[in-house]
Amino acid sequence: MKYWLMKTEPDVFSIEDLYKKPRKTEHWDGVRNYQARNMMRDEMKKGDQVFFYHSNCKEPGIVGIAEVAKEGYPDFTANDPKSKYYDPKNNPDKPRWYMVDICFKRQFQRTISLSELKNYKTLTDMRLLARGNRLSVMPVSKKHWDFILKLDNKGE
DNA sequence: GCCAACGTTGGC
DNA sequence: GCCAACGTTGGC
Repeated sequence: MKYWLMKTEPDVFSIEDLYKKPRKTEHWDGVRNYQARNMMRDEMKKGDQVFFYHSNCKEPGIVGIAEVAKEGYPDFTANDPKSKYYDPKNNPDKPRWYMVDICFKRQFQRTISLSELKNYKTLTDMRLLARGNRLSVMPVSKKHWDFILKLDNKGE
């Protein structure tokens, strides 16, 4: 089993929104970056665990855990001219963009903020903290995953 | 709202 | 294939 981190802007789609979905599950549409696409299409497997990260907001940070509920399949919003994720260059017969389904597992007691994460030596090599990082889907090592889980349990 | 960092596009 | 211009991300 692998571990991941997925970013989302809470104004657009928050962890509360995921919780409210039928079966607490939603498809992760709108990723238009090839690196992130490749991970969703090729590497994310059912049952993989996902840190749910809120970005571009008052307190950016990890807010909870979700699970991969469905493995990579074509992102249909790329074919929909009405969607803001519409990609006119996408050929529906040869889909360019992929997504996975994500299922809510739990919300943390608190937001484990980006600024807090930066304080821990264990996490200095975390992808999320790399300079200029802009990937919206990224792998998380087991070491980092376990460390961050303990932060939540401590509830600092 | 600013701006650094980065990805993509397109001319050559 | 290079690289300048442009658009987007995302922290602050």
